[in-house]
Amino acid sequence: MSNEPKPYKETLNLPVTRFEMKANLSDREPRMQKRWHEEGLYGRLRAARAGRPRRVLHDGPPYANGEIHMGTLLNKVLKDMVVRSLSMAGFDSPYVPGWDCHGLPIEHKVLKDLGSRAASTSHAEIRTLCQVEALRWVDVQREQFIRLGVMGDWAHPYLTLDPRYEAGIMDVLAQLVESGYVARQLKPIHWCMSDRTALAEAELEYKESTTPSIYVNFQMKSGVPAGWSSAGSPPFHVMIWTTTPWTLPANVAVAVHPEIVYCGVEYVDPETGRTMRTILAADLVKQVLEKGGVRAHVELGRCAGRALEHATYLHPFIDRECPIVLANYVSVEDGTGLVHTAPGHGAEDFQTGRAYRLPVLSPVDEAGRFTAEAPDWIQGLHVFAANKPIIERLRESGCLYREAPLVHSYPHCWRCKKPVIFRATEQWFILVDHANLRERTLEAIAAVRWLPSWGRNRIEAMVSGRPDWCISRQRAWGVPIPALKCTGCGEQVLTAATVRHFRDLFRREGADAWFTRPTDEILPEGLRCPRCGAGDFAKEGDILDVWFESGSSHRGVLASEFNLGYPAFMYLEGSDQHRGWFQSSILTAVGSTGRAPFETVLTHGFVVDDQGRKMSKSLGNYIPAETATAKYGADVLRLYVASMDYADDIGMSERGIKEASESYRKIRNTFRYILGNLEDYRGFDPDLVEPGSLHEIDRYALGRLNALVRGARAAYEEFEFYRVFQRVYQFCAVELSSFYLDVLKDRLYAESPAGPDRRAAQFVLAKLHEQLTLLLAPIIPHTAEESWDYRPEGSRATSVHLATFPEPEPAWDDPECDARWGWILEARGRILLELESLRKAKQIGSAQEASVLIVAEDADRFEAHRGLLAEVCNVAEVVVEPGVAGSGVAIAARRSAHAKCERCWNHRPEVGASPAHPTLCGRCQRVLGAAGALEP
RNA sequence: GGGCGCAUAGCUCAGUUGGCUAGAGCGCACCCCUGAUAAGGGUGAGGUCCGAGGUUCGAAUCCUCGUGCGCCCA
Repeated sequence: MSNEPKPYKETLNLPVTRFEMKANLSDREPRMQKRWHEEGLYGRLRAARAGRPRRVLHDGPPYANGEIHMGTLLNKVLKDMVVRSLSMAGFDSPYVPGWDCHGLPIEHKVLKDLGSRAASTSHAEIRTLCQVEALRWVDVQREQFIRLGVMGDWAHPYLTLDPRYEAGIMDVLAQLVESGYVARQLKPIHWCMSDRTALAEAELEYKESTTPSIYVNFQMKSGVPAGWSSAGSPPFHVMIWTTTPWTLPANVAVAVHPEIVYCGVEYVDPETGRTMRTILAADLVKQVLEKGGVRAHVELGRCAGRALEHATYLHPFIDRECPIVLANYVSVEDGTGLVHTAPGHGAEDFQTGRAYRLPVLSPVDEAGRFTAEAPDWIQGLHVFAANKPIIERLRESGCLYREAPLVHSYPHCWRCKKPVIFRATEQWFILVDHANLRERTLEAIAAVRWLPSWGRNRIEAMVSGRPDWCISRQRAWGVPIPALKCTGCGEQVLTAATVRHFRDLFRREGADAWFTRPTDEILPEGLRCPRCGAGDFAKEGDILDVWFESGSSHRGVLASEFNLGYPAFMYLEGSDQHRGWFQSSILTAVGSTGRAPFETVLTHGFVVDDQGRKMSKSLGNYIPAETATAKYGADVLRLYVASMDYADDIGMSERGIKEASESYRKIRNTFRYILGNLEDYRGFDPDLVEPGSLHEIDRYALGRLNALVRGARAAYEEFEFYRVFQRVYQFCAVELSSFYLDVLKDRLYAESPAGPDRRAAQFVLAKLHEQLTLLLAPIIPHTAEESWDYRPEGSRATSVHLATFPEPEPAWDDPECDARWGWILEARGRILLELESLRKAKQIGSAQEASVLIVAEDADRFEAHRGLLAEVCNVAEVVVEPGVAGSGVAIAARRSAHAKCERCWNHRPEVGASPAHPTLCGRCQRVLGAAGALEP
């Protein structure tokens, strides 16, 4: 035997694994995704879950326009975590992603690209360009979603431009028509008189423009508040203000605010010299009278606007008695506090008109000229040219109080740059109150589970208050409303039968057929006008509101083509969709099937920055999703998303992502360490580990794992991923890294490689590895799969994503053990404090150099577990002495007097006792002796 | 302006039906280890529970009114 120091390090079982510390996700994840694709993982999961209870999350289609952003990422990742966790809970949970492909933004983009050629391009050509544009973005977004690790049937998504989907829309429309929900009504829309076309809000450009601004007195007919006037006094008026005198022929009401205080005043008109009595908002009396040059006035009374409801006045130049109505949008910002109301020429006016069942007048043709419905003295005049004669007429009749030009923001056509008007046109509506659709929808809402629960209040309020749904749009890029106009009598023909006829046509040829095929080729055979009996028709040009399209997905996707089942288990979108998709879906579903298309609706908040402000490029707090994914990796972003309670808005920032990266590294390192100690456990039969060989701390760890599994599964059931994250992460950091794994080092490194003590530890490590990997698989699927590849048991061919969540092992529950650990951990905490002060005093470095003395009145308890206490504190030894009664527990620590074992670094009394191996402790001599390593 | 929400350490979250000195992890600071090493361990400092009233013996928690932020309307 030589005197050379023994290379004892070589005899330790130090961790070894190829599971790398460096994640390098930007490289590793795409390779993993490629592998999943090649292995057909999604299809294999479908096969594996075939026959299991089905829970379908139905994808709300994102708009196929532009790159995905953090909001899209949040939404898709949450959906993926839901779907994956359902699958791992044993459900058959297919995921068919979809895209919303029609609509104005794409059409707008195409028209802009066409520039001046747009006007000479046919609808059919525009539609082709739109389709190319939409499909291009579908491809881009699909790649980005796949890059995020979202699992689904990416080869067969649903597209709203798919003929089968279009047929589904028509099917829903046919049923709604059949039940009488669909009707034609007048509605004011933005109209360009130069291009003779309807414009959407997005097609307006607001520019400064000069218009007339007039104050007009309408003479009251009835309803002047009691006591304001007496016999023989001049008649009362109501004074309104408008910048569009040309809309006065369509005036049918004056709106006041129910809460605003109004004032009856008498003044002398400086121009006519007449004594006038009129009503104004009290707050505006001074201002308005000053503008008109009135020096003095007398107040005749005051009342709230509410008191004026149902009073009437006479139209200034048409034989018409009109009511005063209430509206909450009336303000005292400007004007008089009384608002001229023409439902045919304004959006708010239209709403008010609906509430009071006022007629919608719009005596203006496509070119902006007054029609025969207008007074004869303005017929044929362009509306703007009619301002002057109207003002003159008012002046002559003494109704005009004041006139002045006004410069203000006014909408103009984005194409021809000319000012636009509101003009009432016939549109298609879903009548929300027909056949109690509103009430039945509210009943259906009550039967749905809304998460969070306030979602129900939100959508209930919206459905309760919503007006009829205008489903027609005067655009090119969408699914046509297959209405036929009788060329004989002008009747619009849209029946369940004709819609179903076109449904079948669209299914065969796509909705393009409506635009490309001559009318007579696609007409239903033998169609006659139900009104005049003629057989000659023209196709109408309106398309459906895209909300109707996406809102019909329950038919085209759930109930038919994709065989997913109706209704869906869950819809999951941002909380803006209470007004959008959730509502359009439930309205069309209740109208056509009588029930909600979803059982549960889960909503998430919006992505904001770390100060709670909305994320926008202009604020400079915008984080591009694609860049972030490339830089940090999908699993890091997914972990980030999972760490936050999505019910509220979620704040994202570069710093936040970095913190998520730290969390990710901790988890990854925990896996790496565990795997490093399992390398030689691979292929070992865990059944060979006798339960009795498990140490006390092993049983404790298994109990903690059980608790984790229960907690995490419960959190998954509630879709509370942040609770999963909190539990799993803190388990890794606290229970494992800083405690169990740290304590285990001595046994793992220094005991015999295949001895029962080390095997017992490895048994626990393997369980920890397996169950942690499973619990994290829905959140960080790439890393979980990578980890799964290294698991000691089983075949590598099986993906973790085909597996199910672990079940708690009842055998691992041990209340007695838990109770014991309560005081052991408490004592450990106190011992660690003592060690820290020793360390501060430069007495020790590592805990292994310390010896602990416990003086306790109930010394037996500590004496019985002093070995365990030494183990969990990683100290040289724990000595227990009985204390006097009432002294409690006193703990002291000092530097151990024992020598350090050169192999395991523990300080033990027997080190040096063996002349043959003076630097080894007894345990290490035993271990090395058994291995034959101590033979000369 | 209206409806629906949210607000607890720097960050992410706990905190039963009101009841110990408001907790955890991360981060941070300091220390230790160098056999998880671009790792690991320990200790510690951080809070006007958004604000102001109110109810109560007692309020992060219940009520009222505000402030800020978000979504949806107007």
